Amino acid sequence: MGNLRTKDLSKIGYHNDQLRSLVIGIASKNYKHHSKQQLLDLLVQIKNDPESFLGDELAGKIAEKVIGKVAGPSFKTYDLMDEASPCKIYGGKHIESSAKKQMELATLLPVSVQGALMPDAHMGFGLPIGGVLATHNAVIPYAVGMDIGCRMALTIIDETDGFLRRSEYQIKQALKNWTHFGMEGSLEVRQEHEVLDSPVFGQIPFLKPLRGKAVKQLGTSGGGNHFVEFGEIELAENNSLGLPAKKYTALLSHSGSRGLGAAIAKHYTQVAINTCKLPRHAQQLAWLDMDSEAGQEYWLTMTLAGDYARACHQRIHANLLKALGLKALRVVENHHNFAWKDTLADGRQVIIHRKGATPAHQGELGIIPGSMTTPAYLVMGKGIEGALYSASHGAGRAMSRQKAKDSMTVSAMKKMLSAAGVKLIGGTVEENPQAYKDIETVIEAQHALVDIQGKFLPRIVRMNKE
DNA sequence: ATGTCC
Repeated sequence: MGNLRTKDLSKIGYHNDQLRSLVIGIASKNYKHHSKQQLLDLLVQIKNDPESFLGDELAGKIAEKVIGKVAGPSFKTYDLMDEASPCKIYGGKHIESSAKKQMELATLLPVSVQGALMPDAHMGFGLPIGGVLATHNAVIPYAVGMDIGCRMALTIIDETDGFLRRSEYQIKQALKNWTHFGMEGSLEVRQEHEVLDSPVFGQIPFLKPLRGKAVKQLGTSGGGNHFVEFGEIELAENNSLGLPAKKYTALLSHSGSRGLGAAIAKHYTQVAINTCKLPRHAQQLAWLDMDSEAGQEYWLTMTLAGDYARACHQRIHANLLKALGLKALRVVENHHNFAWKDTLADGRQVIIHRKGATPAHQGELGIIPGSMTTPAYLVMGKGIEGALYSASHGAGRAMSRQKAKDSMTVSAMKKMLSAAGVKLIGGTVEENPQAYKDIETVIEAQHALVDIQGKFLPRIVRMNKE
């Protein structure tokens, strides 16, 4: 027998994890002399007419499971709508047309209620980065993104900006000792957080083997554009934090749900693509019905990934503050890759997906970072429904990673950092400031969506190396 | 973004 993978089984409509484990178990022990194709043919026959296999010793076991757990058709087929649901675009002048096309396609889904495109938008899988989509009773894994719960956290510290100059060496040491980037490895000190005790790890079978990695990766950061940085923040007059308008030292982090969230995203993206059949060019926008078992499971595990991402930031901030003997005055944090249940002004209940977009309900605080040498903004939402209560999640990439590599040298980047007075630990030319759109332009394009409450300037930045 | 193919 050729090696039978869960992927092969998904293709022929075997989506249930328990069912797939059963099939692989039986196949490896009892169908050794079948070719992979013979076996798949048999499995298709069982799927199509399980009743006729109930008398069979081995196939009967699979047939029973098919009848019990996954009765009915294994997928549904849908067409796009003739007319798109409404979609406002902010800062459209600076958005590539491919991202706009992706957004348009999303608003043609039969489950689509309304869309919005943020000024930092660029092309992604399924929904563009910077895309916001409200749906009716459906959740689209690719409209949340691969890094579920990717988020920002800002701690405003009880120190003036003078602390950054006085304690540069200690801050660098603390960043080296208490942050960890990249796929491999972990912090040296084992981290603890209540999220690791979540019953969801026990409820969803495929999460069980992921918990060990989640324990190891707690309090770490990812790669790419993720960072942990100290800088100064100048708060505006009458800011909603209730703090005096002056400069403070602040800690800002950008990170997500690591391997745990990636595995969850991957799993349910596959389930959605296998069970919700759309015209080919829209297939990546496959959804899970919120009333289905898979939809409920995605919601549960997406929430766990979001909580885990939050826990990572909490550990990062707690570790660094403790190492440096600092006290937090305020914390502002927000997911920017996630889905929420929300209500539109006319009372319609919707699922709002934000894939690289900051929640910006009336009075809601959020953080919009620029790049390693440019400001991040502390913003307060104005609750604009046309934007689905959202704002951008950053400046947005102006260049692909490859283009950024080709157009910038290490020494030119060092000069840029030095001119900006920013110290960088790790990092790559792929994340050089010129690879990003101008944050001031992007902020200006969404002045109708958010008010500026503070301006943060990075000073000592740590990012992933290579 | 990511145990970049269970």
